[in-house]
Amino acid sequence: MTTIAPDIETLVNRSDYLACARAGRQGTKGMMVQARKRDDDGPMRVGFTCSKKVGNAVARNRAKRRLREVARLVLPAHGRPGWDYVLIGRQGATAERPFEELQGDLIYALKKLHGPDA
RNA sequence: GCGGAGGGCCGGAUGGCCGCGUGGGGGCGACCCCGCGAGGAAAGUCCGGACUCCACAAGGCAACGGUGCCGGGUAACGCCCGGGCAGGGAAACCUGACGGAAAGCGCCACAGAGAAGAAACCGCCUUCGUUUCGACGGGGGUAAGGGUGAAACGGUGGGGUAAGAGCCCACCGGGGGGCUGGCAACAGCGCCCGCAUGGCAAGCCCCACCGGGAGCAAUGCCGAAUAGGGAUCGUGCGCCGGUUUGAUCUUUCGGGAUAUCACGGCAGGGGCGCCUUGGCCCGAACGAUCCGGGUUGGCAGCUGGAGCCCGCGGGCAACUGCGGGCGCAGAGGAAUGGUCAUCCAGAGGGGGCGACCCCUUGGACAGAAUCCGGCUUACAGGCCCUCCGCGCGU
RNA sequence: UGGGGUGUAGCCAAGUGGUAAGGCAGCGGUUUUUGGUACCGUGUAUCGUAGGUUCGAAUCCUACCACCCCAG
Repeated sequence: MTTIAPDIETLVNRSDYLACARAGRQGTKGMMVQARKRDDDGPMRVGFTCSKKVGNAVARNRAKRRLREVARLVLPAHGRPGWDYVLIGRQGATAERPFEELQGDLIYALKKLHGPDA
């Protein structure tokens, strides 16, 4: 699997994705973010996904690559260990939105998901 | 120059910074350095193979599926090349499931008289009878005309006839057989036959040829855990030899025995529809059905292949022989991304007589998943070659 | 990645060469004070798309499109 950054693992199992979907989500213009706080002291984990609605294989892979790049730049500073994050691509926007705004989207979503105690 | 036809190719480029996958090297290590890193369709999964498993091979029969003018190319093909025939186009050229309908069966709705060894509805001709002299009815002849239909049993013209008819003649069409050319499909040229014998085979079918099934999520190895499975049914535990230094038993030591084992042979059982032959497995097992438990790891398969490029030779060509050179993605929920700059095409706007300059915008279809050969489908824009027609100039 | 299947009216669907059944839903009536029920009538189909075979195609053939299912 592709390495995002040191100390960040990638989600592989379907069950982990489903658990995140149940826990909490925050939508933005560029992406949908789901996050879950696990009850252990493991590392930060992150996963990427796109539905077929996004487009053909080229469009889906492109969306996932941009999300991966955003995660690489943002998560080490704004993410927290012991949490799982799932970034979901959106039709059109994930591929077309200016990159800096995409980063802003993720920072905003993380702030919302971590809660007011942060 | 304009319009058209065919074929081939490209499919943004370069560099910086931050990242990703992989191979190699260095370092105790954090890490560092170097190399490589999507396509012409990687796509659809429509054909053909390689490879692996079902243990396998050969032949025949049957079934099922596919292909379908001829010849060649190829590992193979439903692909490609060349040729023939038919259709289209003024031409270059394009298109074609293009074997068989007197082997057989089936179907041809509606309309129509009649739809496949024909058929008199209206007509036409002739004859008999009746007659109100308009015609009506019966018998016979007739497929030229009308009408129906997608299709009506050769066509046109002339002769002929009571009216007609290949009844006769000319031309066209058709069938049969011959000669010549060609490997062949087929073509050309005489001869004979007046010639009833539709259409559909992408209906069944016949003929020729080809084909066993499943698929890299195939398959093999290592490791962990658990189970070291259970139930029911079916078949079946057979025969002969077993040499006497194979084993065992027995003995009067000459030998004897086969209940038993090894071994050998024959039967039996097992697998793909069947059969034959070879061959394999089983023999306390095999097969079938059902129930239950487990599977998230690692490695191999995994990229060097019917490979690509160049030269010479053979061939009209597809393609191929020889020689030389190259090393060209290998992930495993899946690597090629982000950003900036300059240039290259494209679009829009402004300035200038113009070459050109400035600003903005913006990059087709699409992402390897075991690997090859094809087909099909998608594709912004651009480049090159050959050919046809028209126009102009010389 | 590989294998298999299905597309007919708004929905469920029958139809295997000759002008596409049926039911639900809809619409308009009758009955009812009204609604429901019941009864009568009625509309709606590029048969997934494009070619081809045939006189004629939902049906036969070819290519394409969409959707669904199964394999570790």
